[in-house]
This record gives sequence, structure tokens and C-alpha cells, in this order.
Amino acid sequence: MKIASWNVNSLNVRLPHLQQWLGQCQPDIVALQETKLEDHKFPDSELAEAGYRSVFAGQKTYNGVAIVSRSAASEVQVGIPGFADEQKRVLAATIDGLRIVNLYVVNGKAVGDEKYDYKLAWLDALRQWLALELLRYPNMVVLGDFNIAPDDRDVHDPAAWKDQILCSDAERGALNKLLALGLHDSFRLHHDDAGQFSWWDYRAAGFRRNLGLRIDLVLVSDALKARCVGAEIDREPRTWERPSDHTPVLVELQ
DNA sequence: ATGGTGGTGCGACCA
Repeated sequence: MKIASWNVNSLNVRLPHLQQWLGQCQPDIVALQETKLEDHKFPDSELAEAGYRSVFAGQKTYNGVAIVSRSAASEVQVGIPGFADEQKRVLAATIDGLRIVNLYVVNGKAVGDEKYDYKLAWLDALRQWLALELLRYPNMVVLGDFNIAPDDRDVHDPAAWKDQILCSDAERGALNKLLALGLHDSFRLHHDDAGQFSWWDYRAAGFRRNLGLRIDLVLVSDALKARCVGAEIDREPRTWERPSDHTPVLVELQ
């Protein structure tokens, strides 16, 4: 089965892209971020016409997460338990026997900014919660827009980005603490090359010049590692007219 | 190329 993550940067604008991509890629599960839609505006009937069910937790203008899947979702959880947060960034559900945890990690703006402190506190709360979730649900996929480039291979210009937001040691340390729970960056199970990105800035012709970062990740738990037979970044939707600044990333599970 | 684009919504903020 195919499991994907895509930051669509407004599902209102990108619904045609999502429909196109569902049709040609035929994923089983897709985690969406930055839907930017209140729940009553979520296009669940349009997606049902394409054969997909939806669960979603959105808000106006900012954030918003959803999981779109062929099979029904159960045990739906919004947010990190015990971590008060108005921002809709976390949505977990059980689908096809897998625990799917969809994340839109805080961006953080700049190292030292108050949003950066919020990002690190948020990641710490996430880690504490996931440690418990993994005990309950060994077959877990944690995926989404992590807003962290794991290492310098994931950065087009590591010197320019050194110690900058999305690349700082504290952010990478927080990601490594998540991985230490028994999670694996699926892309790195199958590829070790540099320059494979999932996000390119709209400015300065970032995509054309491949000035990107790999910040969209699919993590698989220890129990799923052996079933993970492929991991890819599908650059095609980033070439379409009026694209999201992110492109879909996906794994194939046996 | 030290600038630049895009979404929301009509300001200014966020990324």
C-alpha cells in the first residue's frame, strides 16, 4: 500500500491538484497539511467521488490537517493530548491496522524567535506523546511537514542554511529524539543521495534552480521497517500550474 | 541575483 504526505498550502486552491494526483498515483492514505479550511468547508464529498474518505481538523487561514484514505479511519485524535494548542497541527487515526500520525510541525520563523521556542516546546510535547502512542500502536507511520531538514544532504546550500531555521542543531536534535523512539526516516532507508527536496521557496525561482529542502518526511516504526519497500518524492505536482510550494512524498508498505 | 512569490483577504501576517 502507498502512504503519502503533502502540504497543499490551501486545499481550497489545490483541490484540483489533489484530485488529479489521487487519480494518477492511487495512494491508499494521504496526510494533508495547511488545508487552511474550517471543517464545514472541507471538500469531503468531492473526495468521496474519487473514492476517498476524509477526517480533518482545520481552521481559517492557517494550519489545518486532514487524512484522506481508501479505508475508513477510526480512533481519530486531534492535537497532542495534554498540550493546549489552538493551532490545528496534529491528526492521528487508525487505518488498515496502521496508526497514522499526521503532523504540521511549527515553522518557528527564525532561531531565537518566540515562535522558535514554541516549536521546540511543541516538539518536546510531541515526543512525550509519541513515546506512549508507540506502546499502544507499534505499527505506526508518523508523517507530515516536519519543518526540519534532517541533515545537510537535505539542504541545497548547507553553508547558507547553517544554524538557520529548519536546520538548527536544536531542531535536528529534537528530530533525532523522535527517531530514537524507534522511528525511521523512510526516504533514507532507500536513498542516500543529497539534493532530493520536497519544498522549494516560491521566491527566486527556487524550484527551477532546485533551491530546496527536504522537510516533508514519512517516519515508519521499528515494527514496520521491514515492510517499507520503497520511499519516493513525487516532484511532478510541483511542476503543475499554480502549485503548492511542497510536493508529495510517499512510501510503499508491503 | 542580499531580492524575490504565494495564500488569505483587503491589513498584515505567515511561510
